[in-house]
Amino acid sequence: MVVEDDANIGALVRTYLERDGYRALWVRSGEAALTELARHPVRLVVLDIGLPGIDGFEVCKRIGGQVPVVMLTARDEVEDRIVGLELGADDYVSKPFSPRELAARVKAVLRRAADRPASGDVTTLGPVTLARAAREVRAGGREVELTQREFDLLEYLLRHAGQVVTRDELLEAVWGFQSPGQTRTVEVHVAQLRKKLGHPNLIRTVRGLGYKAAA
Amino acid sequence: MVVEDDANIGALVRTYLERDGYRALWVRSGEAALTELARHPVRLVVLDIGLPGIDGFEVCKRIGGQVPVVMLTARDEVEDRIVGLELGADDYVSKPFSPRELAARVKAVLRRAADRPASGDVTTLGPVTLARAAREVRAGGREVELTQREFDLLEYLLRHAGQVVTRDELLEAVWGFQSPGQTRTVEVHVAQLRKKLGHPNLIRTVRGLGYKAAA
DNA sequence: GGCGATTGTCAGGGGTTTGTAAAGACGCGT
DNA sequence: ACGCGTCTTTACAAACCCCTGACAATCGCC
Repeated sequence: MVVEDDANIGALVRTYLERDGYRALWVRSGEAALTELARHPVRLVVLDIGLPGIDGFEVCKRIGGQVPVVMLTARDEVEDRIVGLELGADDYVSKPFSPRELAARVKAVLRRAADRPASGDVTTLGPVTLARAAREVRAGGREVELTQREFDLLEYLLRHAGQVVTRDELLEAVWGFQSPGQTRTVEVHVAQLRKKLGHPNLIRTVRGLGYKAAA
Repeated sequence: MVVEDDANIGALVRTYLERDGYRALWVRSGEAALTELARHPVRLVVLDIGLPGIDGFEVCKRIGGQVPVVMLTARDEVEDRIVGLELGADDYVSKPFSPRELAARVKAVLRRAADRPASGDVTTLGPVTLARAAREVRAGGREVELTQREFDLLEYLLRHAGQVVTRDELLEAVWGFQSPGQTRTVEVHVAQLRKKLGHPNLIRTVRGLGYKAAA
């Protein structure tokens, strides 16, 4: 994925990456990057720092090391580089840059990434990342402690991200209930999740139906 | 051990190594490096060349291949690299570098070093090191005496570090039980391990499921 | 704006899960 | 058979989570 607001540079980078046999998805804003990341399996992000709205640093932070990042910046300042690397970037290219150098670095980072232990079954939606095997959840980069019910509930919601999920469906899937008994349990747990994740908008209530997870 | 006079870089490197589960000792001069090497058991040295006083080359020479060395230099000169490798360095990273690349190289060098005759297969997680062949465990530098069950249990947990391991899984893998019988054996042994290792947080309990080893 | 239905919020009791200490069971070598 | 160390069981205490039920807030609709 290439995140770059300048059309010339974006197209150039995409062209060169595709010439090397990669499939490149080009988005023009940080918001779009986060949305598409949740939607598509992305192996690497080429990330411009100077973006309108959510800037590259913020995007990098939200990615939280889940996907390798190659930073791209107009300035050749050490400060930027250090901040970027601290936020989890894997490599760094200063504008003006040679597209071939960029392609080479992308290749190198992907090769290195292949050595890393496979990051098991991980689901990401917006700022939230859920790792099943480790039973860990991070929101906006920081780890969040969830109880069993909370975790199962979040997993179900993320698995059906973008779709409306009814209370009865949740009761059956997460709680194992058969009868759609009258209980406020679901609401209580959803509220708890919203509070712990710190992004209340992530789980939206669809009045009269249930809930929907969306970035 | 990280030998680096620049505070920013030193802290950065240490942070990334610790994130990978290593314990990092950071010293700022060649003299300190040699002193500390004699005092602590060090598995690997990340060594800056440009040091005041005794420089990196000299330190490398004094180490004499006893401990693996990853060189770190501001310059990207072939000359330095050759000299460094001739002096016994195992790998080489040029500044500016990605800390994650450095961490990856450290890991690779340690893996290679593990293949060398002297050391058996060793697993490390945070402050704890487990040597299978020798059946030895050290925590925070000092050796810990474990019984058979305790050792097997710890080995299984470390082998699955970062993942949640259920009680039944442990009963089957470590005890050879088939039936998920009602027994508090696992808890008792986990408690014993926690006490002996002295780092209660290393084995975390995941309520309703089991345990997870994490640094 | 007002009304009814739906959803959010809060705090506490109850029940389950886990920690811990101590005693019993077992195996092993002498 | 005895002593010793290890493993397992038992019993109890502590921690924790989950649900409940009442009440407040909000929404949709008229």
